[in-house]
Amino acid sequence: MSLKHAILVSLAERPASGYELVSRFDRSIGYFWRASHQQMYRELPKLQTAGWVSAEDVPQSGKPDKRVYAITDAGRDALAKWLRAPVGPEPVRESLMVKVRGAAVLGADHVLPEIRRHRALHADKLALFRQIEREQFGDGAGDDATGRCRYLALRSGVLYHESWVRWCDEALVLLERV
Amino acid sequence: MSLKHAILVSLAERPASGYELVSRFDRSIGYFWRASHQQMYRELPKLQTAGWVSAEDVPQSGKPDKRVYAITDAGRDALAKWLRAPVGPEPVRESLMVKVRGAAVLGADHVLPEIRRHRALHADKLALFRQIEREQFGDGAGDDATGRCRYLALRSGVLYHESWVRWCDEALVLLERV
DNA sequence: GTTGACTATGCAACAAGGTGCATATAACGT
DNA sequence: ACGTTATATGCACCTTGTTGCATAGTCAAC
Repeated sequence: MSLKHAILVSLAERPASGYELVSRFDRSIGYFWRASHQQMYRELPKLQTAGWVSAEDVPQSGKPDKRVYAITDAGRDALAKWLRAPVGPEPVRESLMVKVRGAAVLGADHVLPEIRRHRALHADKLALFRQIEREQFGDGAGDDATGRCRYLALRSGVLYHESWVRWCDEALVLLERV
Repeated sequence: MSLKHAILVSLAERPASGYELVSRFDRSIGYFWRASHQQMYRELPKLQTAGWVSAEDVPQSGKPDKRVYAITDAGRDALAKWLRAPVGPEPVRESLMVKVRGAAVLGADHVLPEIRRHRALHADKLALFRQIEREQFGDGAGDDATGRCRYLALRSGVLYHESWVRWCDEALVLLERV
């Protein structure tokens, strides 16, 4: 599983406490891999036991103390190994498509509202991503590795939501008049 | 969860034994929802307890006997209710993107082979789907609900793999010369 | 001084999914 | 007789993910 590896990637970028990792997973990296704080706090001790991360208690003033984790050399090795390991594409799992198939039996009107809802959700995300693309990458992907990877992440989001919006449009045309 | 509902959809199309359901999940409907035979045989008694399916033992000659499940009226009601229930898009979970982000730290050369591998996999699937599209839907989606839903399923596959192939191409251009 | 928001960390129970193992009937080829 | 393949059904264990609950420090506002 790759929650472990997603955490390693984030810690390789910069050491962090569990709380901070959760907030990162709520934003940037969370677009590709979700994690609740309960999962996070369960996983970090396991990574420490495996020797992939080290932990240090850091007293704070004005806030509760925190435990900061950092990736170890062994962790970096494990991460590099995982990067090269062949992992199949994530198995597709689309409940909306199951619903469409159900609609073939029970009647298309059951799912039309759902398709419209999904179209709206994807269109919103798409607009947001395109705006970020214009604002931050209007003049290209940039030269440094980090910038390019951020750009590619954004592009994957754009392409993903684009194809969903298009599919919803095709589906609505085909199913609205049956 | 929607394994239950995916099974209901399949049984609404036609009654089947666990074994037959597994083979359906290995082909058509399995493109949207995967299920192992262990999952299937665990789930079917639960559906029966819930009153959503009925079971009948059918003796066979030339093969082991089988237990055939059929959807009940209560099951059809539950399915119709689920079709209308708002369900969010599946949360994105892309280990390849996590790898790309890792590559920003550890070096792009670690993931280039992976991206090429994924491109090949998606391109193969895409070619297959496009061929089916030409052969079976060359003259349009058809008039009946079932045909249109099959066409839409196919279209989602085409759009999905198309956008992946495109992303891989963009990624290779950006990452190959760093 | 109490309430709410933010920071910070965790446990327990349960649901879902994956892996490995186990069993049995029956046809077919060799 | 013997192994192979297809049909047919299941258990046990483990990992992963979700949900609900619990605790505690600090600050600002009221």
